[in-house]
Amino acid sequence: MQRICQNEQMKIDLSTEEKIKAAAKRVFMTKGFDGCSVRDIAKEVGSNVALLNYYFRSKEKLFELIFEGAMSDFLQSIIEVFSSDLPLKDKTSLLIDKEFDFFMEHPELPMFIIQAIQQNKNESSVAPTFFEPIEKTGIFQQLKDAQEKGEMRPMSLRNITILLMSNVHYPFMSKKLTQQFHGIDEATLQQDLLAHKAYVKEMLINYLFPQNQPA
Amino acid sequence: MQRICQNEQMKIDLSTEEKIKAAAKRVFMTKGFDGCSVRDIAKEVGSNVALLNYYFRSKEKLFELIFEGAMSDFLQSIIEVFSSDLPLKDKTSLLIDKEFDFFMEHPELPMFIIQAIQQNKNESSVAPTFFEPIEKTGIFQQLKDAQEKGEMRPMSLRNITILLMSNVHYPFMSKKLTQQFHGIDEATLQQDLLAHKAYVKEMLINYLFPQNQPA
DNA sequence: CCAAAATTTAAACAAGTGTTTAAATTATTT
DNA sequence: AAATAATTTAAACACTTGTTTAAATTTTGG
Repeated sequence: MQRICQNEQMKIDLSTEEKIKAAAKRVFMTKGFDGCSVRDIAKEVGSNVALLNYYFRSKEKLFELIFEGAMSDFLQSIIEVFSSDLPLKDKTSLLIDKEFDFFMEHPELPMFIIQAIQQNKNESSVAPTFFEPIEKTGIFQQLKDAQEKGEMRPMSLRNITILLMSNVHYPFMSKKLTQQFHGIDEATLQQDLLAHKAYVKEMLINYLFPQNQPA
Repeated sequence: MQRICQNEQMKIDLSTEEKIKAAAKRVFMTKGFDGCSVRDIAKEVGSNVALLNYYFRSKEKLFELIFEGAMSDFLQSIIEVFSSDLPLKDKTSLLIDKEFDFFMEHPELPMFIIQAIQQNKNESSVAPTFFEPIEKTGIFQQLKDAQEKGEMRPMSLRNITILLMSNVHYPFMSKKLTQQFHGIDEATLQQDLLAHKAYVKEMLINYLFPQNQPA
């Protein structure tokens, strides 16, 4: 009979479980949930299909695990910035920098997240697990204060979020589109992305934190 | 024996073929190529699976047709703006407006296009079919002129494209993410999108066409 | 109206899907 | 070393996949 490993104090070598997770992450990220079979993942591990279900019960459960891990990693990089002791303007600038660097390393992540949510592959709503930790950093209060002091443009949190995510997430989601459209190679695109980061930082900071108000 | 309909002067009722295309478009747009089966589409038509292959030979061929149609529709809305007789600044503003209105009607399109290209479901490169018609509008020359005259910020065409597409395409791709994240309904999101359009227009125009150069 | 063509259908095809079973192998414990 | 538990495997499960076949139906043209 199978027993699901509940990583307690078992002295088992975890490398197999971790190897599957790593392989699944690679395959899910590049091909998507629908675009791959459990046999694709098994082949990537160099092992059997039954082994996947032995450790993770089902393709869906495995996917959820990968998804939550990815979201958690991403959330972590945001929290770090928000928790820092900086004025909002600097935090915004730093956030753009950090998110960009993060996605430079994990360019498939924005697409992966959106696709997963689109297909409701996330069991519960993402709101609580995502919103609360950010709330706790006090960033929302800092934002409200900055807007009341007139330092920041009076936009809704939602519109600020859309604006930021558009400029930081989309360029990585459209990598192949951009390459095909302009007929450029990976290296050239990489340079374009770096240039985009600089442009976006300047543009967004200037727009969100206008220096000279029209009297 | 089957004969593929080559819509010549045949007096056949095209409604069946068109009904399949419409159903396929609906299903492909919402579920993606991998996310649906030919039986899903057949059910949407209210007919048989064999009928799909009778008219379109294969799922892939049908998809390519839908994809090219979607790209063509989208391209058309861009060409219209670029062909108009306006200064670049006004064209840019109009482009944002028109694209936004277009995506308000077809919010699944940006995601559909990116996914299709990501999976290389497009036979040939999109570059020729997409780039050339735009080139012919003279927009690239107009852009070059505006930059040389100092009216427009000296950015590469690629970076301008990324900037525009980020702010116009992404909000529609992330609709469900935004809704889940902020816990809002469709109507509220719709209002946010309209607000976003106004913000983006102001921000991008100000950034791309700076009025007072720093001396 | 009737033969020929075009359209639509049900049924079957082989291959692929996620999952399970039970046996084989390896590791652990006494 | 023997017994027990954990891991890995090959094979099969029932079901879905895209596609094809051949028969049925409808439409068309003489």
